[in-house]
Amino acid sequence: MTIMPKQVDHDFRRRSIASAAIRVIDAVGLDAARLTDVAREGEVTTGAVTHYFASKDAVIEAALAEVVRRILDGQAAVDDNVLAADDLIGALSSFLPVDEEARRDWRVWFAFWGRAIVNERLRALHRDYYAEISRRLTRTLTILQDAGRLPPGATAADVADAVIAVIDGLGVRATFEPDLWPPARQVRVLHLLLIPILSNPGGGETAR
Amino acid sequence: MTIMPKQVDHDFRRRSIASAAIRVIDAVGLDAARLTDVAREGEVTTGAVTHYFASKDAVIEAALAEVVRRILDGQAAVDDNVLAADDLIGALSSFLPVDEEARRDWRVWFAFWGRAIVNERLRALHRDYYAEISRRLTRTLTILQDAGRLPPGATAADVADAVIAVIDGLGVRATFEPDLWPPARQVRVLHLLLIPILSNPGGGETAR
DNA sequence: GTTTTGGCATAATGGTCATTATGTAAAAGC
DNA sequence: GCTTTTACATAATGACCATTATGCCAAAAC
Repeated sequence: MTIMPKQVDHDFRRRSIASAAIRVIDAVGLDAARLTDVAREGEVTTGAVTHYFASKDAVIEAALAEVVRRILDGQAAVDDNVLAADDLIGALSSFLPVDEEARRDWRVWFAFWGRAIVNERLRALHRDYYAEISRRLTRTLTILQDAGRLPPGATAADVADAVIAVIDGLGVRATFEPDLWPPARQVRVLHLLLIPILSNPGGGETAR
Repeated sequence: MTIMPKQVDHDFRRRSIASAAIRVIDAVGLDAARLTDVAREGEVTTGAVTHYFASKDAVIEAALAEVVRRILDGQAAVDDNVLAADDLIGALSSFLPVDEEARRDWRVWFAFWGRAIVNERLRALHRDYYAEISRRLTRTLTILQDAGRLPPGATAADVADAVIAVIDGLGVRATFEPDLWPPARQVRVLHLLLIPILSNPGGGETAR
């Protein structure tokens, strides 16, 4: 930390620009997002953007990393309360796109999928993200499994990935068709799918 | 059909170019796909492309329409065999990205999601597609419901959309992480999630 | 076989950005 | 207070590509 001139929180500025990029991406789409838009949204100039990022791809990559970071932070908060409240499905429902803010996160998340297909670095980020969220959920479910509350014959990992798949699948529909998927319906279908695999022999009803 | 010069199957050429666009989109991504690439892939020139489509957006839209058409054709074939074979889940597994060809369809399908967020016409196509597939599946499930084989208290529409969500969710993971999701695992998790809601009181095990 | 017209190839144009280059202010060190 | 170095702003460059323009060719009609 022995830098000489003009102290600036380098990391903070990068994050700030990445956040601006997220807002722009949500507004106009990933490929229509221009660096000048990002700069304006972040209340800086393109000079600042290029100063902090080597290329446009780097900006996009940072934006995805920021999105992932936020989602994982959210999950961490949820995880902490899951076992205590004994309401796993209720906690999981907080990931669904039930309000405009959550829908925005989902939209941006989707925007990256198309790129991740052809961009190796984004694909790696995507992979790492799912690996991490799957790992965490598997750990939580292992505790349930030890209590005999998972379907016999299913591994905790399979159940965790099944849960993730359900949330992703519902997230897609609800994000694109919010009027067909009011929060109540999202939660209803979530319960329909998850009650059978998350509240088996041993324990009582997990929710409702 | 009283056209004078040079008879050409207009519709066939459009589809041919749309198919070329699909291949290009899979190879390089939606936004990196150039019209010259599409032309080369379709073994025509850009002149032909612009002759058949008013703009690049029109080409992309036609490509999405072609993808949707293919998927729906696939579903129609499946639907016909579902009730006869009494193996709904087995039939549904044919939608999963279990081989490279299916993964390609899924990849291209994902590529459009990012655009559908900000492009009204693509969003409408996306919506219509899901409406149609949901409608068909609901119809099939209504028959099962009448036979008392759906969970009591669940509507056929909810079960249908739950099934679609599961397939979408598994599709995402398996497409991006094929090595973590060999076909056997996809099918296993599909059964884990669907057996409880598709083979309830009345009938026997639906698959396995 | 001549004319007509759509089907398309080829080439030209122009707009849109990402990137690069250059300049400036301001803070830190001495 | 002078120098140095970073942090940016502003302006210039240039590549890339969709779109447009032009023209040719081939088949149909007569």
